[in-house]
Amino acid sequence: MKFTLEKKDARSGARCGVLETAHGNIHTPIFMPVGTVGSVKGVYHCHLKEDIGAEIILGNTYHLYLRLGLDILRAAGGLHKFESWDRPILTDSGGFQVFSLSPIRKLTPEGCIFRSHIDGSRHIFTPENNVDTQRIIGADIMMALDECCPGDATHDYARKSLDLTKSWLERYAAHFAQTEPLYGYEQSFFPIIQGCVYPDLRVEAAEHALEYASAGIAIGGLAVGEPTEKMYEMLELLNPVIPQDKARYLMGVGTPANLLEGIARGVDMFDCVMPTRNGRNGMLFTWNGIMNMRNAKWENDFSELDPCGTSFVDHAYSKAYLRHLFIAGELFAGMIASEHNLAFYLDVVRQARKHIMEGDFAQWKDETVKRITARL
RNA sequence: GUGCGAUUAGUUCAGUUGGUAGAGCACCAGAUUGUGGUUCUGGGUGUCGUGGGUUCGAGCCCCACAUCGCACC
Repeated sequence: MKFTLEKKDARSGARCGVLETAHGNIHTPIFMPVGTVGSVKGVYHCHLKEDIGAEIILGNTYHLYLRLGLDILRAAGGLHKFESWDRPILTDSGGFQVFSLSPIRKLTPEGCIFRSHIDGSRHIFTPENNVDTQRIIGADIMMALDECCPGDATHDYARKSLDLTKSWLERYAAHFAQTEPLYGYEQSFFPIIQGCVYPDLRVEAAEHALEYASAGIAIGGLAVGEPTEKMYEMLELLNPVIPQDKARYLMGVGTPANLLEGIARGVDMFDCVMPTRNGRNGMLFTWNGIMNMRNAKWENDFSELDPCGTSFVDHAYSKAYLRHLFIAGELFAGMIASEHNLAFYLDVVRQARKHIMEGDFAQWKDETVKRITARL
């Protein structure tokens, strides 16, 4: 796997690049739709490719391990074949899910002991078995096992948490080097920079993680309760620390405005449940602002969903129709909203790429952030 | 026709010894950041079937009427 920087913006940290994988090239900056359990909820794979323009999607180790199981994944020949997706897949390690979902968890030097949120059964993720599991899934990009430190943690807690993440990373990298891909194509892994909102810890974490980074590196533990300004500060701090030849992945972020601000601070890759989860609950992101489709004001608005939208749903259906579907509790509502939001997110990063290439990204970004954060 | 029961928010219902009304759902808003097809927060939207009566005061007690349900002729 190889990352090539194509262009760097003169007035901001924004960059364009190409990440070459066994399942095709990824043009950065990029947004990666989240497909936790082997599907981007409510969206056909052919729509992801042709209508939305997704170049890579996510899977989740925690959910696939608990819900599907390793035997079936292995028998299926890996996640690509199982879910019929021939472009790249990135899998999260499950460290975040243990932090956000498991009712009981215990972090030990050995690994992370947790109970399933589904049936309460006990499990352990170690760096070693986490590598093995992501090998079985067959992700193009595997994520290191880390502890996602809460945004409001004390320096003392963050210090200890980082030490654990660092030791897990060392073992993860060692085991990765000793194992082979199972399905005949290259897999790569990204280490994760933690350190909460503390500059000294973030820099230390970055320097340590860089020792294990090949094509790319991830920034984790942000957008987990800390103020957005703190997140931007951390990105500004890390931007000069990470070499230009590494792809930078900001995990779990965010709103369309977060994407543009992240790109301006040197981030190349994003993923977030927001376009799909919030979409399923009626929120639409557009170039003209944010709409809550459940609002009564759309009841008699028969104009097309989004005049500026790139998806077919934007022109096939009206605002009043989508509101009706949401109020009626129709599955189709979530499908249309997810399709629209993902198409918009991918359009945002495509437009960002275009403006970086053309050299006017910084100005365009400032104007655009104002526009897309309006409430309609 | 007679007897009994019911009638309170959009809906299903609660409402104490009489002190001008509450809950669930729905509805109206807001939140949601490495997805549990969610979850959380806020908002009561009312001619208490109608008309009289008793009372300082009636959703509640009394009378009549209306409508619905059940039972019996």
